[in-house]
Amino acid sequence: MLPLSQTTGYAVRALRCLQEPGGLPVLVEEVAEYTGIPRSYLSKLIHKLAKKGLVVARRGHHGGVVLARPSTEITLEDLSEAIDGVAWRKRCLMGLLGCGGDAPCVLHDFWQETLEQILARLRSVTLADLVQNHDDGVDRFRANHGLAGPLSEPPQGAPTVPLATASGH
Amino acid sequence: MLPLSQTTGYAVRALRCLQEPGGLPVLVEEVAEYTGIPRSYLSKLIHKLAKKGLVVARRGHHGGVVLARPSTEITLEDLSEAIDGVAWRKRCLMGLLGCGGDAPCVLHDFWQETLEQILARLRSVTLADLVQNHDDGVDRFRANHGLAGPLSEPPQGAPTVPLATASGH
DNA sequence: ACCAATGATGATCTTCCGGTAATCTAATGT
DNA sequence: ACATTAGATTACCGGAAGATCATCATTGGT
Repeated sequence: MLPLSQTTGYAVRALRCLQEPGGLPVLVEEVAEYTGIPRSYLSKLIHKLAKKGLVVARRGHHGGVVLARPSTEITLEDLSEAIDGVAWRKRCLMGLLGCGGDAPCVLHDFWQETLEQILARLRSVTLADLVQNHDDGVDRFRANHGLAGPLSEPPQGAPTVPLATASGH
Repeated sequence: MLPLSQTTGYAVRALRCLQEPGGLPVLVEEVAEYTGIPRSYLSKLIHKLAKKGLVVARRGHHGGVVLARPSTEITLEDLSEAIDGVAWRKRCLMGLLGCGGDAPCVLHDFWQETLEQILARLRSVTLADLVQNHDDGVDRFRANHGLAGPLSEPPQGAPTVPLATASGH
């Protein structure tokens, strides 16, 4: 019933807790605690985002998760597409059978335009834009982790073991 | 993922097969055949719409279904509301926890506006507007049943047993 | 009265999404 | 090597939406 699934919402909340590429990795565990997203579910979600190249996850000692791209280069559309795919954008609003190029329904054009507006907006909003404007505990989290209000440069007390920004697969 | 559920789409397709109030009742069975909506599922759907006062259904000999209001007075929003309710309109696009009056998310205003546009559109489109503009078999159906292109007056070969336009419960 | 026509209803099934728990596996420090 | 610390993976649970089937209940015709 909404253009973004609950899980995409989770992705937004979760990624807001991460550091810029090259920054210190944050534990899935911590993110789960601060966002209220169930740990195991979050783990899968993170993994999915990692496969799509949006974050880098690393296991073992000093493992954790870091953004794979600067927060200014991760849009809401990226997240939506990574999680919910793209198929839903192509269906007739009312599910009319013959609705298509040759015989569009009365709402066809309206819906195309509306969708375009929505997608344009999702494209124009980046993770960096989402860093403020809410109070769900993440700000506190960011403070505790030395992250400035708006996502900033990686902190000076730099990573002992910086994670690669992109891994082969 | 879309503002209208599949079932609401069904409702649109189904109601396009019905006659104006006072017209001849059409069988659920027939509607199911012509629209491809599963018979039993459609039956329940019709029942739901009947409870909401959008159609009148009658069982037994010469039973069937008829619109309870003129097609010009049944909007898409009526159908959407009857079937999917209204709760989904109130949620934050991204499911952010604190998103509300005091601390709206970056997309809050955009989403409010977009939703308003969508709802306005659903309100402005009536069943009568939906009668043409597609080719899903319903036009053939309407022809077979003496229904003009756009929904028109009830045919002259009038109902032997017209259904009441509104029933107590 | 009875029967046939016709919508209503309840039980059940499938699929998808969100969620949980247990276990596996990779990375690291010692 | 080995223990510890992480994320990854697998199996399963539960609810909602969509769908099916069998059966019930009402109505009109005879």
